[in-house]
Amino acid sequence: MSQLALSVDEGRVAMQPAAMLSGWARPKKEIKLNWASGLQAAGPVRCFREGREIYGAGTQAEVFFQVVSGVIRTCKFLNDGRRQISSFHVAGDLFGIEVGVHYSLSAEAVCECAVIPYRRRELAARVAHNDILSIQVFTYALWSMTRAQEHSLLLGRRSAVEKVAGFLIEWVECSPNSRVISLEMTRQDIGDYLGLTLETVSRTLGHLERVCLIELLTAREIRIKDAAALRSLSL
Amino acid sequence: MSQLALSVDEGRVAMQPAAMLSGWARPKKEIKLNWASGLQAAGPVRCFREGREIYGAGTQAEVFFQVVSGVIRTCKFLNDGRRQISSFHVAGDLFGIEVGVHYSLSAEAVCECAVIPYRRRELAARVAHNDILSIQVFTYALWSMTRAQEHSLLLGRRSAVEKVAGFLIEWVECSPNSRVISLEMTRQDIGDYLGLTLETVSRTLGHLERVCLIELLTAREIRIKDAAALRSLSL
DNA sequence: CGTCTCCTTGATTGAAATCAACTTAGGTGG
DNA sequence: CCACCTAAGTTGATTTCAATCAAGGAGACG
Repeated sequence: MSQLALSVDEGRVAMQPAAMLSGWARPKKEIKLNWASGLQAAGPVRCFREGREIYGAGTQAEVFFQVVSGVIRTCKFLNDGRRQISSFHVAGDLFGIEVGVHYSLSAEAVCECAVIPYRRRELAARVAHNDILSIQVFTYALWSMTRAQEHSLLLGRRSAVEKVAGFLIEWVECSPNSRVISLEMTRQDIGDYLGLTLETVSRTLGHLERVCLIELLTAREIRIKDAAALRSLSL
Repeated sequence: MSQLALSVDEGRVAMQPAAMLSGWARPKKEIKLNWASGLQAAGPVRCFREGREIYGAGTQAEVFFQVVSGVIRTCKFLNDGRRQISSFHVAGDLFGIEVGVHYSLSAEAVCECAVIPYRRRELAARVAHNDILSIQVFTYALWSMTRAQEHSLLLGRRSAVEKVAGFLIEWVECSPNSRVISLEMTRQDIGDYLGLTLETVSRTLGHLERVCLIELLTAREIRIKDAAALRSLSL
């Protein structure tokens, strides 16, 4: 599992700090796995079964994590049970880095997954010591912020079709195969991410299939038939 | 205008970097003004009239800004004119810090306002030099990320009443007077921030007034009559 | 005093939520 | 291996909340 990190191009991490902050190094799939490199893991890789909680919102945020494999969702609940998924995290992503003492979101395993824990205090010390790591994590924080803003645009001003198209495009981009994407999450998860009900997600996927933009191989396997059209829907 | 910064308790900025990252120093109004302290301004304070664009999405992001006075909105447009306001920025807030080469949002003056420009390259250099500044800006980025996530929850899973109540509570918190808040923005702005139409915002405010939670002194001056009830609506 | 922008209010429409079956796919154990 | 069970997904009918369309009203400013 942790060999995964070794397959990544190590060269990339050598880029100049100033260059990264100046924007020449927008985080990409290839460098994601290096974001916590050089940091001492706070323990062995931890594995979680589908549906298990990794941490709960409001608990002490003493460690943060990097995904090795699988998919994690970070989400929040309203007291009547409504849920909003803030983001899905895949191999290489960091999650659980907080500004406050407590986690502001809960994290749960969407499917079988493995994560590496890191101590927040160690990160704090390293950031105070001017090394490449601080730039990487800072870049990551800014990148997450940009993503959160884009997600707001999606949630606030788009129709169901546009939301679902946007979701698919997002997954095409982090999928090894650009023709067929396999979703690890349920319709409910997708709905809670997009601010829709599971029925609407299902209907909308059906609609996109009928107009020949996608093909549902199985419920969780989707073939992208017209990426350009999807992209223009998602704007 | 820039005297504003002097009224802030300078002691706060002396806190230990590690302490901030560990979450004991969640950014508050009182320390906001120090976030860019120690950085050399890239020029004189710039003033903008109501409605003026400070920068446009997609242009080169060579400087970022700190608000001295007034209110700024950062927003994005869809090609059919729909707009999503990502956030409003008030005195002390930083905006325009980007991970990419270009601004991902546009920034516009909601009302007459003054901002200080800073060079992004200087920030990059300073972050690479381990000083207090990097911790402050890093903390700011994480804080913005948390806010963006909370905004997503608002946009995705709440009714019109809950959205408007949440908006009011947000402004009570950054208002000098906790009983009466004065809004600098139009109903359209509020709608674009909450993912509602201006008519719905107006109707919802009318509704909140009818149930005695608020009182509309003028269209832009709102007296909060029952903050607790509003807060419980906004959850 | 007229004009413009912002705000409010009303009537109607429409997209997505809700409620409700029904189907499919996986997993378990007889 | 098949029957059963359950969770996930699809599809249909109906309702609801907010959008849209439309008309007036209030304030600011020359």
